Amino acid sequence: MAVSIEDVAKKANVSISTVSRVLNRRNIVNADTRKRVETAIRDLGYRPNVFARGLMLRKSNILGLVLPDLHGEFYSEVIRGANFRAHELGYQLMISSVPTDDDGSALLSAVLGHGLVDGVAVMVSQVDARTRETLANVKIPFVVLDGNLDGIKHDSVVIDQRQGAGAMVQHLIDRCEAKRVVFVGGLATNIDTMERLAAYRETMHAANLTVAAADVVHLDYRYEPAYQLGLERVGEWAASDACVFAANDEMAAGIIDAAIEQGIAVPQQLRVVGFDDTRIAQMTRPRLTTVHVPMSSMGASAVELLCSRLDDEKRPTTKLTLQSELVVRVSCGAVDRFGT
Amino acid sequence: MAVSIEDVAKKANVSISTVSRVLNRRNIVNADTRKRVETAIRDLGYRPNVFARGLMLRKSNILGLVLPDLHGEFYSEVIRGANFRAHELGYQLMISSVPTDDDGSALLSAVLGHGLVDGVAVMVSQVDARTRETLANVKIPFVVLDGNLDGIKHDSVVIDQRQGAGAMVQHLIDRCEAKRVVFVGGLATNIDTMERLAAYRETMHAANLTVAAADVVHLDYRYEPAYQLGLERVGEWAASDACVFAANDEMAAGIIDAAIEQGIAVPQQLRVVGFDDTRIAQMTRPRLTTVHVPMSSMGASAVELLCSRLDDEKRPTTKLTLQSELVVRVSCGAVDRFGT
DNA sequence: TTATTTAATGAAAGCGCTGTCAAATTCGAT
DNA sequence: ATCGAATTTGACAGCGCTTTCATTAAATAA
Repeated sequence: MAVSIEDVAKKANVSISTVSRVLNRRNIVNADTRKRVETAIRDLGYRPNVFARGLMLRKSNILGLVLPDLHGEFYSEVIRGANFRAHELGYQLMISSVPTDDDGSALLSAVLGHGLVDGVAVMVSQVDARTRETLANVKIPFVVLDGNLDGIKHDSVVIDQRQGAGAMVQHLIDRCEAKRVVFVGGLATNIDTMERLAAYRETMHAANLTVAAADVVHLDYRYEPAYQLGLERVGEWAASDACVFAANDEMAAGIIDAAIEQGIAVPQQLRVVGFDDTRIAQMTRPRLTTVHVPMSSMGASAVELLCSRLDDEKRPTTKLTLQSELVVRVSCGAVDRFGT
Repeated sequence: MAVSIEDVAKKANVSISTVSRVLNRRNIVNADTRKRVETAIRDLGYRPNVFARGLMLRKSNILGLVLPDLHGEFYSEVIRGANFRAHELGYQLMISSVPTDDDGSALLSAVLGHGLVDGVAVMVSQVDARTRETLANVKIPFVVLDGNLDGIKHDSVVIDQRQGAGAMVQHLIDRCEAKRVVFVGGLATNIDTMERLAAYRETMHAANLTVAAADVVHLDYRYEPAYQLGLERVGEWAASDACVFAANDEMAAGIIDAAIEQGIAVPQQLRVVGFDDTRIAQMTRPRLTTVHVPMSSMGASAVELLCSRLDDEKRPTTKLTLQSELVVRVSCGAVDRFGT
């Protein structure tokens, strides 16, 4: 059996109350006694039992992080950021993923984490009625990553993708002299894709450029389908001197590879850009012009928001917007005055 | 305040003992009463308090997973496998990473998870004395991923990398008619690199091929350094008709890109192969010949071992070996009778 | 000196649950 | 009817901790 507070008390010749006090609010106990207790704690290698403590305090110091998936560079980076900040703030992180075809029950049990998390950060790839309903009944503090649930009290951290996507399209138009931009998105129902597509349309429209129906295509964010699409369309795109704006780096990489496969030079004959700025973006040749999404900051900010909410339940809900940022590398073929 | 077992008892007109019984061993209570209790539970939306429960049962149903890093495709996949299986088995997963320069304290606190995990799976990239010592004092069940601590009681799951690496080199020699194979590894202290290097040397030796000192180089598993190395050496390698055996896919990708950059065709003029079979391997052109490491199985098996240990503390320790497997794709330029 | 604060400590009441033990009830079998 | 054995239930003692309240000792004021 592990050593308990009673053992410490006995060894230090004090009552358990005193031990508890040095554990929690050390200042209210006499310096000598405190020292004695601390020595006993160290000698015995005592660690308070989390359960007993949680039972009294109603607090576990555990935060939940629920993601649509645990796959790939993007989520991996979000986890990293969240985990790091959580530890800094004295919390542990519990991670779950919910299948996209979830009926809400998986989400619920993930969010509740068997009722032991103090709060939870949730990222949902598409907000449907069921998700809303499920989340509406969650009683612990939660923050929504990259999304918003009107009418439900929660903090959120979102990425300003429109601005980043807009900047990208503008860049393509201004610096790359694009007349035609092809948009390759993820699923049409995906929030991120919707945002990026909207910004794309707006910016094109503002520049008096038309968007042909065939110039918007929806895939699923994966490399292979993008590569296949590229094999079919890359010739035509290059012929019309189009730019390709892929909604993530992985698809951009697929398209670049398809182009190279067909003997089309990137960026000389075809300009391709991505989104997210995952490590993939540095693993393409030419290196990818993309929009940097602060993934690990997202995770970290979510944790921070959660913690500050735990400190002050009453604080007004905040919506933290993180900027995305255009990263110009080589694949867009931008005219560069400094000649990189 | 949340609804407690007492509320349920009151509502169902029974004692809390009875409620507890239907919660735990439902069969020993009368069918009618049970139904009444179950209804009350549902109506009240009752969820047992984990802390109170944990306090009695000394069990949290939480497993720890400690990794050297949370970055990239590899770990991401391990986490995925572990998480999935954990949920299947009714456990939650708590993930931590420990910095490589850790003095042991981070490892310890990660492993202990504030004393609330029932068991923990630990992956350490290099086993030094401090790590050993730290782990030796861990009293909860733990399984070591991809490593072994002699003299300390623990289960482990390891990848048979030697076999995979050996098969790869053999393949290079037999099917690709390699006379010279260059090995590009991670840090020399890294266990995986050491294993793979050893297998490489052995196989080369067995085939009466010499390994020049310059033909073993240590990088750090990252793309960019491999790309830089490639830029310098690729010409020479191609000239001597060498094969490049990179210790992970990412470095292989870097070398391939460097080769292409220099106008050297892969695999026609230079053969390059990788290791791990992460998604990166499918994102190179030509697609990467590599050794498949069952990353998610690793995570899943670790969780399984842990759970079975929790069920039976006395069971003899087991060492589970997972096979790695040669995956022949295009980048090795193997003669393929079926002409893919 | 005596009355009154103040500081430091201990005793004990739970927190919500499980599990032991005894009491109450039912059921056959005498 | 009568008794022993199941069967079903409730009372209650903890699990290890925090916290309230009371107690004691020391310090200050009168």
